[in-house]
Amino acid sequence: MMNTDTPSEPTCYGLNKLVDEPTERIETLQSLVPSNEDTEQKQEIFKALANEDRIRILEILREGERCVCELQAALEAPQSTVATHLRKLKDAGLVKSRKQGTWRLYRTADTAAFELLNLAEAMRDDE
Amino acid sequence: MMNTDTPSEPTCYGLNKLVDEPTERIETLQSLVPSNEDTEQKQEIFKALANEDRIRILEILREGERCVCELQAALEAPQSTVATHLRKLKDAGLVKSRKQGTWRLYRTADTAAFELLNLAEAMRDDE
DNA sequence: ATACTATATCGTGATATCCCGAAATATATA
DNA sequence: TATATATTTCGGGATATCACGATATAGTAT
Repeated sequence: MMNTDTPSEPTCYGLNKLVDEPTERIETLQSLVPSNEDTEQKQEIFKALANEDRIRILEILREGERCVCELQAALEAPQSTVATHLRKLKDAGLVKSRKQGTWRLYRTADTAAFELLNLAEAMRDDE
Repeated sequence: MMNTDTPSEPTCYGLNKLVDEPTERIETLQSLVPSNEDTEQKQEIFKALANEDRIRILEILREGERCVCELQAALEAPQSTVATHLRKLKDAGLVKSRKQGTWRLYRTADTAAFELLNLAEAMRDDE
C-alpha cells in the first residue's frame, strides 16, 4: 500500500498520521521546494505585476522612457497614485529611472519584464 | 516648446492644465495602453503568482502531477489552505486537475507557467 | 448504511494592499 | 528670494487577501 515513486497510485494519508512517519516521499517533495529567499524574490516581482495600473505602465514603457506626468496623463490617475506604483515597480527591480532637470524618466530595467507580460498574454490563447 | 516625439526633452504639464488641451501626445500614450480585458486577465495571473505558497506549489508541479495531500505535506500547511491556493491557481488558468478515485491530481496547465517562474528567477541575476 | 479518507467550500478575524489628498522635497527660473 | 513645476512621501479610510478551523461533499471500503 506504500507506493513511493509514481503518482499513478498516489500514497496519501492524513497529515496527523504523517508527522511521526518518516517516509522518504515527503523528503523528496520538500526537496523540490526552493529556498525562502528564492521564493520571496519571485513573490515580490509578481506582487508588483499584480495590479492593472502597473501593468499598463509597463506596456507604455515598451515604447521608451517616460516621465511621471506623462504616465499620469495616460492613465488618468492622480499623481501620487502613479508615483506609488512606480515606487513598487522600482523596488521589485522591474523599472529604473534617471533624473533630467525636474523630471524623472522611468524605463524598464530588463527586457524580462516585457517577456513576463508576453507570457501572461500568451496564456489566454492556448487552453 | 511642444516636442511630440522623443522624450529627450519631455513635454510635461500639470494635469489640470492638460484636460482642456487636446494634445495628440496624450492620445498617443493612451493608445499604448491595452484594453481592460487584456489587462485584467494578466492581473489575475500575476495575482495568482503573488504568493509564496503558490509559487512553491508550481515548483513542485514541475516534476509532475500531485494530489492535494502531497502538496499539503510538502508545504506543511493545513489542508484548507492548500485547497484554497489550488483553487486560485486553477481560476487563473495556471493549473488543471483530474479526478482519480478519492484523489484529485493537479498539474500545470501550460509550460508558460514554468517560464514565468524562470523569468522571475532570471531577473535577480542581471542588474 | 457506516466508517474512513480526500478534497472543497464557508465564515471570519488578522493582515496587507489600494487609492488619493495633503504635505514635503527637489529643481529650474524670474 | 520668491514662484512654479515635477515628484516623492505620509496618513488613513476603504477594500482585498490571508490563513485556517469548521463544515460540507465525494468516493471507497466494510
